[in-house]
Amino acid sequence: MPASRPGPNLSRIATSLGVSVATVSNALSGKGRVSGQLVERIREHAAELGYVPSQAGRALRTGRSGVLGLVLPDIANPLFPKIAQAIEFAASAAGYGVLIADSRGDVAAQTEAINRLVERGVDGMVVIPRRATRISSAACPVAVIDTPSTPGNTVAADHWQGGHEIAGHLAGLGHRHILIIGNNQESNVQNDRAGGIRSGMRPGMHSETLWIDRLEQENGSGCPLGLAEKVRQGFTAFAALSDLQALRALTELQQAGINIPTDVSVTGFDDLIWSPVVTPSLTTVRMDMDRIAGIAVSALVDTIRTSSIREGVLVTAEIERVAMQLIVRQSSGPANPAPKTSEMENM
Amino acid sequence: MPASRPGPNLSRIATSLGVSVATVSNALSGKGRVSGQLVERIREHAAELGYVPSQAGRALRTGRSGVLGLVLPDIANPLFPKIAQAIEFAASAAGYGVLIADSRGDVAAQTEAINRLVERGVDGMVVIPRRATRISSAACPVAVIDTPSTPGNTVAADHWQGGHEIAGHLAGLGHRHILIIGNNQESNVQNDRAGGIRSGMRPGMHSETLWIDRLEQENGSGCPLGLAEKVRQGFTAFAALSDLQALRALTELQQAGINIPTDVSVTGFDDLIWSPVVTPSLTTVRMDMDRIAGIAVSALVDTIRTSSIREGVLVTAEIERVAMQLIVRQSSGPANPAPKTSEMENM
DNA sequence: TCACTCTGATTAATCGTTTAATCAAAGTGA
DNA sequence: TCACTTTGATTAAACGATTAATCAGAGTGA
Repeated sequence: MPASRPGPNLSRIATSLGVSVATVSNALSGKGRVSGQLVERIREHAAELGYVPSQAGRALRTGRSGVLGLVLPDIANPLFPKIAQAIEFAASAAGYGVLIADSRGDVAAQTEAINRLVERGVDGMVVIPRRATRISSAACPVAVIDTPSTPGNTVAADHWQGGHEIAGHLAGLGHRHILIIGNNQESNVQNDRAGGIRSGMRPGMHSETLWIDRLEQENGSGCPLGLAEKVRQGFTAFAALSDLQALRALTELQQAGINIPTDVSVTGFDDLIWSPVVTPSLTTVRMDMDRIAGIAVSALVDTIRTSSIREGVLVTAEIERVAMQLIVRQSSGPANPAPKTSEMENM
Repeated sequence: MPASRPGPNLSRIATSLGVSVATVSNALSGKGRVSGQLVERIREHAAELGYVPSQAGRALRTGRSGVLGLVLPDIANPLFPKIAQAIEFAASAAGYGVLIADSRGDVAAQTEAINRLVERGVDGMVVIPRRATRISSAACPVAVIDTPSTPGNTVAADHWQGGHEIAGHLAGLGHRHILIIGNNQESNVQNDRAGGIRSGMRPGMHSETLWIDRLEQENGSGCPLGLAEKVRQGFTAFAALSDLQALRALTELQQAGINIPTDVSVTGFDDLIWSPVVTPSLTTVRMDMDRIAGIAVSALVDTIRTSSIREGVLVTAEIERVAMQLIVRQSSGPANPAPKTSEMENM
């Protein structure tokens, strides 16, 4: 006994109006040849009955599920809420649902998550890849959101340019010695951000990069970063490659009695939820996730519509990099003209 | 021209083995009467061909989509990654996919998001309601994760008990004047947490509650909370109702030159991603999201399996509250015996 | 009047799976 | 041997939507 859905279906509407199901289908989809008058009557009656097309029936017939997959291999990423929200919004506007798949960390699990989505019959998927993993083409179109320098990337924030903005901002405030604080050297995103910062530095400026995960491998997770020492060495600006690391730097410096922004400046990336409300509020650079998601989803949907067969394609979009926007808040200020010591003056 | 899926289907397996599709279906599902020998042969051949059942076909026939909806009316919630991860994991283990729906904030959008999910044919859904909204029963079973005191709640962390733990911890450290910092007085969760803290205080202790959104309505979003003044008034412990507010308090106090934990203590709720890495690391209380999600999903799935009709039921679970766990870190310490002033000594 | 096109509808097949109903053959007990 | 159950398989009918193919009738031009 097939469980009958509660709502009306095409044939109920059809018999109720004395026409055939095909006509009803055509009228509602606007595809076949139906007189305007009848279209009107059918539409009205369908609305009256609260007709909702069965996704299952449609999917079975058309081979399209109307669902996109969203793969977030690093779901603990604090950017996740924004990403998921933006993707869901864009997909929903295009008439698609969003099925999520998380692969807790490792790469094998990422592949497995992708397979789960394919088995559920998604028409395409958006993947935010973990670090430098390659997407072995799945059995459906795939849009990748990573960073423009990654091969196969569909669309992403211009992390490099974001770094450039940060560097320009700090240079303009008179900072000469910048400590870049990143988490993971394998990350394409973080590398681009760091590269952008370095490329934006003016002559006479100097930078050094601190990778946290390397430090933690030696000293244990959550270890101090030794930033007070860096201040003594003459660094006046700490440019973190994510707001999470910026926050870590900010609190460590504050705890050491170093005032921000009068003694040193701290900047981040991403404009995460806490950035506006910490004291001092965080100068950072924001990506236009709505725009990125919009581009990714519409490129994906276009590909789905045109590629008649269900094949594994890497989707490309016309715009593949979206500018990041500098948000100046209180954590950055003029470089302190009298650094506590000046070990670097001769560099 | 119906787009034929790439993979093999039941009938391909059937003809290839010279049996009927029904037999193949029975063999794979273990339902009908098929000889053990044939079952073995069919299973082998199916695996060999890489057979993946069509969700669409199955959904159409059974009326079940094998998909659960996840409604997060407040998707910007920093807890979201953990929740989504846990729900997806539990659902996936039970053979279900997870379709997300976000309703950016307002309540009408929440209803709309729920409808979207129903239209997509979800078999049931998990709702983390926004504040005090009631779930007008949808056309499918609904599990609610909020707080045990909310009517209709399926399962949730025992926020009250979590507050109790915090209060006990602070009392043990000798704190007598506690400032509770919450965001929104309408939130059932925050109210329970605050109630738990108050109920856990020992005789002679005193608390006051600061609601941030009320303060921000007057002074603008992101305004200072005036915590230095509170320290002067004699408060030695700041118990935030979420790590986000704890972080806000922590940085504001640090910026004012108040040392944590030697001068005052700060505690939070939720153990969010930054809590272990800020300086000082945050004492907080953690909810067992995996357990909660597991209970919610299995209760939901049970209800789906038993309720033959697609009806709107509020799911109940045997265990409806899951204990929270106190995580003691560096942001809490013994009460400073010599508060800067002592306006409260006569309270 | 005939051949032809155009319009507005219907018929019927199909997507892939599940499952109730049926059936043939074999086994069982009297 | 006959009636009856059990076993192991098949048949066929759904589920709900889409769409190619068909068809009746009206209009049209020669």
